[in-house]
Amino acid sequence: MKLSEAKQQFISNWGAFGTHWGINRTMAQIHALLLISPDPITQDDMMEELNISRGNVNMNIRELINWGLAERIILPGERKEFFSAEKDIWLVVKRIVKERKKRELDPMLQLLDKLEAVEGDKKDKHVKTFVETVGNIKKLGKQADKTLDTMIKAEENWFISNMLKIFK
Amino acid sequence: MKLSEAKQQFISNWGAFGTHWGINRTMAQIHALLLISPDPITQDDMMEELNISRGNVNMNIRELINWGLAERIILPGERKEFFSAEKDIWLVVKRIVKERKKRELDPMLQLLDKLEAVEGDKKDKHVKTFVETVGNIKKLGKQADKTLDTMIKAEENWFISNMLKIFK
DNA sequence: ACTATGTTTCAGTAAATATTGAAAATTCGG
DNA sequence: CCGAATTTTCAATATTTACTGAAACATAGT
Repeated sequence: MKLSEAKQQFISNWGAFGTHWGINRTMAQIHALLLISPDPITQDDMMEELNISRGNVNMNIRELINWGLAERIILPGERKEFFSAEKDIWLVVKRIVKERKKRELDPMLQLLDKLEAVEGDKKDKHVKTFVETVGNIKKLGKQADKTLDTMIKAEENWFISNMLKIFK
Repeated sequence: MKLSEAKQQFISNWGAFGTHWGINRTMAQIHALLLISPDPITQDDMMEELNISRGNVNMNIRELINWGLAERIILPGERKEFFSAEKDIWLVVKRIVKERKKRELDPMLQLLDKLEAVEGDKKDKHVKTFVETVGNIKKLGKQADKTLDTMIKAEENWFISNMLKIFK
């Protein structure tokens, strides 16, 4: 396979992959493009490679920066801005996990805390099932929360060697 | 908080949560409703509780069954079909992980294998960066794959005690 | 402080996704 | 095997989400 074709496939699949993970297609495609670009590139480069508008590039690159997955680079003597992505995949994963935990898991756990305190007769099976369900989800959620927290702080080697230890 | 209000909040938030995870809002809401229902319920119950159409209920309940998260229950002497959800949250998580791994991670790893074999001079920095990036993603992906496989087979107690061991 | 170059914003539009509702299909009891 | 009850399908529609393009804004060089 030629590089140009491989690039196309990588970008397009990374985009589709992203959509399953709450990241929009274009944002994921820009990210893919940055990942495989040896040097920083401009917004115009992205427009051309991905056939998308200037506004679209601009909005999505901003979002990538918010997520900590890309950075703006000013090259001396260059008028245009350049962009590059974090290439260390482990770091990328950690940043995504951190961001999504903050946006999704943490608020959910807060809500569950509130809901568990529902008033009513615990003998009533509707109340009982509700409280049990919420409690069980919370228990697992809390565990996931701790696990992710530690993972976010972890070194890659540390992570892999520990996982191998358990999951032989 | 009253049970009715708590139910509403749980359902609505579980729905919003689902949308971040590639599950559509209604499917997640039906799932939430089933989770907190002590006894199996009918499609009509769902239509009423969630204010959605018969067709919508039907399509989404089918999808839940595909995912292994709900089951159809025939009660003797009842004309209508009833439905209930798996209440063991750990099992629910494992089923979701299994399904998404099959749908997303496995195909991605297959693709990366193909892409890593791109032809071209490895001295060319474009080729070099591409191969390295793909290789790094593959490496982490393979590790995740193994980890998830083991998790899918794991007992909850086994999982939690192991996690606690590592992530004190 | 003017102008050319580059960036950002956002209202309007397009595309993708989810939902409805009614017709068709299926199932069950008699 | 008939008819009522129930479930399923799917074309039409509504809703949500993403994208465009042009105008407004910013910046740097002279």
